[in-house]
Amino acid sequence: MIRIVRKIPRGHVVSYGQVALYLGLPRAAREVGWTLNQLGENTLIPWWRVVNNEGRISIKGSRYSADDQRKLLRKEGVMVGDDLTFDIEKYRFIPDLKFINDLKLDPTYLEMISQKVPYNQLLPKDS
DNA sequence: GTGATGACGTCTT
DNA sequence: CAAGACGCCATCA
Repeated sequence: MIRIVRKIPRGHVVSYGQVALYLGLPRAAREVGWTLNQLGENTLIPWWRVVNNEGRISIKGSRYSADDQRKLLRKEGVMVGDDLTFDIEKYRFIPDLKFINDLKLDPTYLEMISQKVPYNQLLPKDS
């Protein structure tokens, strides 16, 4: 789980559900959030690049505020509006083949989730 | 062991 | 389109 979040390139975001998908647990979005909450001050993990699936910053009960997260995202070029929302499809991290292969997931499952979140053969744009 | 809770998502009204 | 139900799974009381 941590492994996945750490691979999100600068300037890109993923949804909680998306991370859950890559974990092989399609509906375990809550678990992702819970785990991130336990990270605490471990800044090695780019937790701020994880948002909900509607392009809205959703952060409750954490030591960090939604404002902190917005600040971090903006610093990376993600234009988050005052209402804490933004166009997630514009910034969504689309994994490459290597990323997908490293997940070692069942091919049938991959087929299934690729319809939801496609993956590129090219490396994701990392600026 | 049982029930409640949470940085969520999806499907159904 | 909005609101609610249900699913998820790791903790915790």
